[in-house]
Amino acid sequence: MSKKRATLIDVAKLSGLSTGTVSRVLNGHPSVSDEARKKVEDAIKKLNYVPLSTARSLAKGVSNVIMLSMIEENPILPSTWRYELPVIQGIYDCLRDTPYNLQVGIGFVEEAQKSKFFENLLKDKYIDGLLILGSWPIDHRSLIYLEERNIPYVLIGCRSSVPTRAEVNFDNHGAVVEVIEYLVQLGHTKFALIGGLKEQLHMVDRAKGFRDALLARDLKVYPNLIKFGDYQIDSGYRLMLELLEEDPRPTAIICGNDLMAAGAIKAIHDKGYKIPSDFSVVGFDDSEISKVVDPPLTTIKAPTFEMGNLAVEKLCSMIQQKDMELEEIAILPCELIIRSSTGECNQKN
Amino acid sequence: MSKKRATLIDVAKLSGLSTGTVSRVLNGHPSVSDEARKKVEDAIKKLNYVPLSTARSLAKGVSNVIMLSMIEENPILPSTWRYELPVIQGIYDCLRDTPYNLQVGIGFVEEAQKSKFFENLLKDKYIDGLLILGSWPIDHRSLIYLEERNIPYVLIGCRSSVPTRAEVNFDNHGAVVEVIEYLVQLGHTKFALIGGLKEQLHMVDRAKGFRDALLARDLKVYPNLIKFGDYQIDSGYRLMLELLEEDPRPTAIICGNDLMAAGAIKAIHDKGYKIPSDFSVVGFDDSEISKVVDPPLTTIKAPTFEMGNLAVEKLCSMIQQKDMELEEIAILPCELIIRSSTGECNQKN
DNA sequence: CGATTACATGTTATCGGTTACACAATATAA
DNA sequence: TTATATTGTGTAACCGATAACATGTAATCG
Repeated sequence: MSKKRATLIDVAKLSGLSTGTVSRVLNGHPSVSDEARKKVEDAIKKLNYVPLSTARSLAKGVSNVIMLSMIEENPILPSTWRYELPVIQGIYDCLRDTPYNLQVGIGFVEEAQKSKFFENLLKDKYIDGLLILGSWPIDHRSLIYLEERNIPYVLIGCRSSVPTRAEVNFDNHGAVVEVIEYLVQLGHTKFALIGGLKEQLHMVDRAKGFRDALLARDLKVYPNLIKFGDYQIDSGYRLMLELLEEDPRPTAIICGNDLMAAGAIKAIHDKGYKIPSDFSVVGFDDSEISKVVDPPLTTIKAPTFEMGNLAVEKLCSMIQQKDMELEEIAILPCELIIRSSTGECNQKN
Repeated sequence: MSKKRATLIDVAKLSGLSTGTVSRVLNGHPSVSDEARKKVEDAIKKLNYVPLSTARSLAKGVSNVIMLSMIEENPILPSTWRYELPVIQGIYDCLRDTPYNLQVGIGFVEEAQKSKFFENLLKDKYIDGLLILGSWPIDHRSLIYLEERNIPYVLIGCRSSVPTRAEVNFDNHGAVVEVIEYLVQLGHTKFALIGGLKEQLHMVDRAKGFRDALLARDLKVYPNLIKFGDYQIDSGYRLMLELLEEDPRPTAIICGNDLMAAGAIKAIHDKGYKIPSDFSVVGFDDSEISKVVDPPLTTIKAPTFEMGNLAVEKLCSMIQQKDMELEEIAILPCELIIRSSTGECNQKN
């Protein structure tokens, strides 16, 4: 029943021209007469002809496919992929202007930390380049596989134990430094960190930024005020309760994401304190949550869309000039969004 | 510099066998001696050989690609793609067990409502099947293009003006009926709807469910208590303020998503009322927001992951048996998640 | 033991395009 | 005018696999 699809040969026959000419029309080659072009286009329309991309790929020696590999946490947490989505939109936004198709592969964190990750992921796939989107360390032996096969790739939001060709990330470290700077201006001196998953790369960098910023200001880093949870609201709540019992008691709390900040705020309110008069709280992500909590959350917004854009740009130029040597690492700045959960420090020293 | 990739012929030469035998090994054909198989496998390993999928596709006459086309709202709202993400996870979860690769294409709502949508989206693409994920009507002329080309497709969360081959959706209508049932048990009789975008399909169905449920209970439908916004917190806030001025004043408010519910709650609190003693509020999505607001939100959870799974299953069976006639529409039930934003109606009639 | 089968393997046409090359017709230069 | 580019088109080799078919060898049978 399903009538066979028309081939280029059918078009050639119907138009009375050769396959070469038809192909030239298809590829916008200049040396084709208007007359011939017209005939071919008519035949194409008449036959409903669409070129077969696999045949074209084979002949041209390119796949025109870029693969996006996403690293998923397992079990899936509600917070999974909050930050990844706008990155994808940025990727596709940039890809629209290229001949590349986007193929998606999803792997789990545990796999990504083993050596055969990309070998397995790319089985039976023919791609021109690879975007690697995740928040966890990538096994460098997996990357060797890509190097051997000369597959250009760009890491987004993650890195490996060894330096890689190209990375795009947002500035976790700088973002925390900036927010502490801001809070110091408001008179705060005792800072706490309610982190997310401790090993996750973004968190590692932010914890480092936290320490560095305090040290740079000659402020004390209290180890008992640095705690890690799991990005869920409950752990934010629980850790904040713990912090309220610590000595010294912090006046400014920086959280791993908006959800944990929401938990922290809840804990503070439950204990009868006020925000921001008693405590300043900062989130991360600028998610919708930041507008929902009371008071609205001061938070940090990562340039996710731009990251996606930039990653594609880089990858495309790597594909073009295969022998690109330079290791380029782009770290995009975040934006501090000030709302009402932060304010002057009212606690006298 | 980039050493050429090995081909099947290289493998054949190195192993001292013919291309036919190598191909048989690659495809797990039974009639290959263990000895030959071993030789081939060694050669493959030695050469780092990976078959070229485009060549394979061409020879086999299949693409092994399934395309997921997502419909994006423009301009991009913060709420865009909240519901789509777990669907994708469900899709991929199912796709892991198949030979299909997932390719993604993103279009905008306005495009999807024009006739050449899929023609443009599929330009230069060779796919075995198509998943269409969106919340807006699809132009049926676009679908004709798919029928003509005999491309199996499944609609997820959307539909066209004419019936289609296969659809997967969640039960918007039933979910609202269920929640009204529940609220009626609690003594409520005056219901309001704070809807999202009025033309969006999910919203259309829920608005219908709202009316149907009330009529079925012989309750009055007050047109002035049915309002539509844009899924953002501000519109939830504003519409709730309006509702507080209406006559009659509702006691139970059903919102288009959790974010609008959060806005509504804010408005209620700002006017000095209490939840759930004065008003019951229901959200939709079971997003993280529902746990963040105070009080925690009673809300409706759609079976998104399952939808993705089911859609792939359907599509695969359509691809297998090309001539599948049946128009199957699967409507999966939602789950009512009761938290503290709903309670007994305290207003005497 | 010769005939029949079953199995392992080699050979080659084929999938649907692209493109280097050849060649003719026309345009430009000398 | 003849020589030289320029332009448009056809021909066929080629991209890297698959699979139908042919062939040769060993196992099974009456």
